[in-house]
Formats: sequence, C-alpha cells, structure tokens
Amino acid sequence: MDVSPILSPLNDPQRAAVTAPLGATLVLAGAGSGKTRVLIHRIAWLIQAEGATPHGILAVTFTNKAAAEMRARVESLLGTSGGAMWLGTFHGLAHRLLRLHWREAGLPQSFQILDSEDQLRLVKKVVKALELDETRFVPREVQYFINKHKDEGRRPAQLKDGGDPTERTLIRLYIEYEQTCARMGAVDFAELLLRAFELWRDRPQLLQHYRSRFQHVLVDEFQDTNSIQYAWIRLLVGTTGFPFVVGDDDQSIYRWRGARVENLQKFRSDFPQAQLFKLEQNYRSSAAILEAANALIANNSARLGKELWTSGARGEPVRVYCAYNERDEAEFVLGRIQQWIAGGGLRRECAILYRSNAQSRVFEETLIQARIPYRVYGGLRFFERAEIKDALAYIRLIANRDDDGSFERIVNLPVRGIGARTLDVLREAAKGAGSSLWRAAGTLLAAAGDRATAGRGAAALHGFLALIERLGRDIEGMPLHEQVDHVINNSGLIEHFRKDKADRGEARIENLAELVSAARGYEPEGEDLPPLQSFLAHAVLESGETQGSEWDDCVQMMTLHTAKGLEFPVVFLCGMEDGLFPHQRSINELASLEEERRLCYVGITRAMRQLYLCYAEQRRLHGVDSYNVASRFIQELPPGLLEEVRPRIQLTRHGYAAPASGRRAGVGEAAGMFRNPVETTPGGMRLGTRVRHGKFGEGVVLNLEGQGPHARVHVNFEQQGAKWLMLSVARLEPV
DNA sequence: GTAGTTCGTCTTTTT
DNA sequence: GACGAACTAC
Repeated sequence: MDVSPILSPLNDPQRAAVTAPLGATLVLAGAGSGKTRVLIHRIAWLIQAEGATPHGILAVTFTNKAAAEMRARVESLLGTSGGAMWLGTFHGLAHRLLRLHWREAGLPQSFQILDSEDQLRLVKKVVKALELDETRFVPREVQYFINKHKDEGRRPAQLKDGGDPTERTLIRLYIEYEQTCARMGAVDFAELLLRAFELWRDRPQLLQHYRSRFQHVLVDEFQDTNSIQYAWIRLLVGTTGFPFVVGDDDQSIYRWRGARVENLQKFRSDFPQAQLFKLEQNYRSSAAILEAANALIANNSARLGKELWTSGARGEPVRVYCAYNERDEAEFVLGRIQQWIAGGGLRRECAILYRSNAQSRVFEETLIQARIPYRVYGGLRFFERAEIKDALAYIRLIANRDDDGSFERIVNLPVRGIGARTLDVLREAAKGAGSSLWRAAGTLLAAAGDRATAGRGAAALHGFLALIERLGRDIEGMPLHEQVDHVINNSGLIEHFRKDKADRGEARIENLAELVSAARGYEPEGEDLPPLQSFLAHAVLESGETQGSEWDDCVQMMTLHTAKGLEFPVVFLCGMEDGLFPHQRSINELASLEEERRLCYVGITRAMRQLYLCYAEQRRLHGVDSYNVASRFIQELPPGLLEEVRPRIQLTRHGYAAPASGRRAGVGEAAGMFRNPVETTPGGMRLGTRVRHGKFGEGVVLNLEGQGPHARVHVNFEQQGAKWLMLSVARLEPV
C-alpha cells in the first residue's frame, strides 16, 4: 500500500509521531506546528499501515467544528468513508453511548439534554423549592458547585460537609437537583460525561466490549480535558489500548471551566513507557512574532518546555501603539486595516482580538462609520436564542409531558392568564404528590371540575393543557419539519412575537422560520432514535455555529478565547492594559495570572505576518473612565523586538462620532475600500452600495451572508442603524 | 396579573 | 452603558 500521501507532507518530527509504534503516545505540539495534521495523518497511518479499521478507532475533540473538520480531512486523505469510526466531541460520544445503553445507564429511553441555561433555571427552581435565600445560595454558584463535583467525578454521597452548614446545604441542593433531573428524565452536560464514565466503570462486560473494539484512542487538545474526561479515556484504554494524545500545555486557557493541564503530567506517570514527541517548528508566524511569543511564555513556571522556531524570515517587528483612549485605539486599528486593504489585502485577513466582549462595541462603531464590513464572533448562537428555545419547549413538552422545565417556560407564553399564584399552587401540588407539573395540573383540574368553581387560573390552565394535547394529536405522523412548523404556528408564539417591538419581533419570527428549515434540512445520524428526539438532542449538543461562508470578506472580531486554533495575517491585540488584560480578577493569584499569560501567548501566535499590541491610557468601561498602564505582558517582551508607533498628529476628527453619517465619508475612500473583491449576491447587491428600504429609508450594505433564498444582507440605515434583512423578503432598491 | 421603574452587576465559553 | 432581576404601582 502506498503511504507516501500520508507521510510526504510531514516534517521529521511530525513523521516520527505519525509512524510511532503502537503504544501510548504523547505529542506536545506548539502553536502552528501542525498538531491537527499529525492527528489526522496518524489515523490514516493506523488504517493504511497498521491494519486498523475505522471501526476500531475512537477520536475525540472538544468542538463540533473540530470534529467535522477532522472527519472530512481523514476521509479526503484516505479516499474512503470513515463512517464506522467514532469521531466526535466528548459530549457527543458520551451521548451516543448513553443512547445505546440507556437501560444499563439507568436512564429513560427518551432522556433529554439540558444546556447550561436550562440547568441554571432548574437550579434556581431547586433553590426556591428548598426555600433557601437566593442571595446566600446564588443559583449560578450552586450550578458551579454541582458541575465542579461532576467534572471531578463526585456524586453527593461522596461529599463530606466537614461540619460546615453552607457546605451541607450545597450538598443537599446537589441531591435535590439530581432527583429533579431524574424525575424529568433530564441530563445536563456534565452528567453526560459522568454517566458515560460510570456506565463503563460499573459494567465490566460492557467495558470489555468497547475495549476490544476501540484499540486506538486519539485525543485532540489534551490540555483541555477535565478529570472525568481523562478518567473516561483511561478506563477505555485500560492496559491493552493505544492512546495517542496531542496537546500544548502553553495553550491551556480553560482551567476556569475545569480543564486540567496536569493531565499531561498524569498521562506520563500513568503510561511511563509512553513515547514523547515534541513539535516545535512553526509554519505560521514570522520569526519576530515567534520570538515575542517564546519570550513571553518563558515567564511561566512549571512548563513542559518547548520553544517555537521557524525557518522563515524575521519579518516585520511587533508594533506597539499607545492610544489616548479606546476611541483612538479603534481609529488606529481602522487606519492600519485600511492600509492593508489598500495594499491589496483582504478584510478577512485582519483580526481584532480582545479580552472581553464588551470591547467590541467601539470597534464596531468605528468600522460601521468607515463602511468596512466586519463580523463579530461569539454571542448567542442559533439554538440558544430565546424564541428558538420557546418553540423547542413546546415540542419538548409535547414529546414528554413530565418535562417541568419546558412546562414552566411556556405555560404562560404567550400570556394566557396563568400567573405566579396559579403556578405556586401547581408547584405545591406537584411537590406534595412527587409528580410532574403536568400531572399535578391534571389532578388539580379534575378535582376543581367537580366543584365547578374553577377560577380564572384554572380555566386558563385547562386551556393550556388542552392546547398541548391538541398539538400533540395534530402533529402525530407528520414529518419533522411540518411538526415544528405546525407547533410554531398554532401555539400562539407567532402572534406573541408579532406584538414585540417591530424589528425585534420581526427578527424573532424570521428565526422561527429558520428553525423550520433547520428541521427540514436535518438528517438524523443514528437510525436508533425517533427523528424528533434526535433533532432535539442535536439542538442542544450543537447549538449551531452561524455558518461563516468563505464567501464573506469581513474584518474578524473575537475574544482571545475564541481565536484559539485560528490564524490571521494581521492581528491586533487590543486592550493590552493591566486590569483588563491580565484581567483584574486574575492579577492576584499566580495560577490565574499564568493562565492570562498563556492567553496572551495564544493571541500572539495567531499572527502570521503583522502583529499590533494596542493599549489605551484612558478607557471608558462600564460607563466610567479608568486610567491604566500598559499590560505587564508588553513589558515582558524584549524591547528590541518592538517598534513603538508614534501617535499621529491629530488631523482627523478625533473622537468624532456623529451617528451613522456615512454620507460624507469621501467617495474616493469608499470606492477604494470596496474595489477589491467584487462580491455580488444573486440580487445584484454589493458591499458598500447604497440601498433604499420602504420602512427604514436609505443605508449602506455592510455585509452579505448566505445564498439563494437564505441570503441575508446587513444594512446600516442612516436613521435606524444597522439591521440584518432577508434578501428574499425585504424589498431593497439600489440608490 | 401586568407594566413600569429602579437597582446591581458586568471575564473568558463549549458542550 | 446594557441587561436582568426584583420591586412597586396600577
């Protein structure tokens, strides 16, 4: 068999790792050193040279995006389908396992998954039900407490209060929360992992089955694994499997959500015979950028030790800009982006990175004013939007009447006169009978019916139950998307949102329509689950990345966390001020300060050719001005690498911020800006063109997204501000 | 039962 | 400066 396509694109250390003899293997791979490539080629190698079959391989990642990309690349490398391979996120694979073995795992067959928001609501409910003071037992903190223990594999029974009454109450809450979940047939994210772990731990014959099936276990981003994820992997590997893990301790930035860098060390002590490979050659950044990154990260203690190098040129120096304030910072960034574009560069090659989301606003305003299309990453994803969750709650309640979370969410949405009083009675009854709200409502109404004194609340409640029953009957036998469509249109949701503030409601109704098309386009992965169930799980597990097509050419804006794994020719690291980055809350503890430093390292290593570090002497944050000094991370870089950018003499309107007055931005300037990639929609719409809308007046096209009937356009209207419009719906005329 | 108003909070995020 | 929660007034 010809393995040259697998091996020839690799450098020596990469090839050594890919072809390592079967056994435990640890690959320490620096930023931009081809980490994912090694993992992908290893899989191909196992199949083509080691006689493994896709059936015998389990590969795990952290995000759906990474999993999808990996599958596609493996398949293209092998030229065959890797369908039999288990490749997915930890949560996705755990879910798959639990669906297959729901009985052994002690779950109802139709168990549903709670996302973090659902979980928080439930925790709140439990805190209330136990009549605890919400200021003393803050739901968010209780949620954190529960998840922390689940992430470490601990059930309430294993916890000791140590005589501390607060601890005791927290444990009680954990117990009560678990019972509520069990009653609802609900499983949160951490529970998926913990259950999957316990399933194997407590069923030796089942574990044995999977051990003999999955000899090859590959883990990406190993430094991000938490305790239970590692324990799960170890259980599967046992003494006979071959774990192949890839990670970078210097890029561990998720300690705060349970990730354990120590797992890298643990792996080495658990598998003392493990082979270690280091990938240090970087193919992404210029030598100057790498030198900065190396110098910065050298300030951290307890590293496994790695130094990036490149055979490439030194490149441009790292530039530092000290701005007067955040507005000036944004103007500076804008100017450099315009320079880049004028030099023939693309907008999408520029990334503005920042520590916290709140920083994006000034950049957005500045870019809008300059009529430069941009895209902000992060923010609410599709399936997390309130209206989508409302619609799904109807569907969930129809599928499972005992789903109290969904019941509470929609019982009075749209308002149907079921207020707090009625609900209190209902909750009491449910608690007394140990049943779900739905059942309690049924019993309550039956009892009240006899007395014929059914009050307003009761009548409304009756109406609600009847509605759910009717919808349930209506949609039986319909294809998935028609079910969704029917529920949306007959639940009163549409009318409810129509009453919302004009454009807000319009957007929500559009999203609901989008939900129907998501259902139409949905292809269930496992045949074992009813399509509706499968769709609901999909909605929670893959909250839906807003599909950024290659087609867009926008300046990219995101937090440093989101930027991990990406690369850009031009990177602006903004808000480099002590207190903001490193964040105030991380400054006093060494471990968190080091994590901030790793975050900065991640940011620096995103840059391929140009890197700018910007900070503002004065910054308005949370409505108040603060005065800051440059981030200590800038001080930690060798001065010889840096080039201070002199503040420009203020010729331009400084701090000028007339709202949406794009009109006067020089014509020539705009023409130059949009000359480069000529993108048009099917409707002949073009970035930068002026359009008129019947209701919103005139505006400028900032951005285009999607194709065909789904094409959307982002228009900055002079009066109404920026809005997204469906091209197929909105009537827009070029001016 | 709901609409309007003030108060307090404000890293980072995937599943 | 923006959002949600909790409180108050109708």
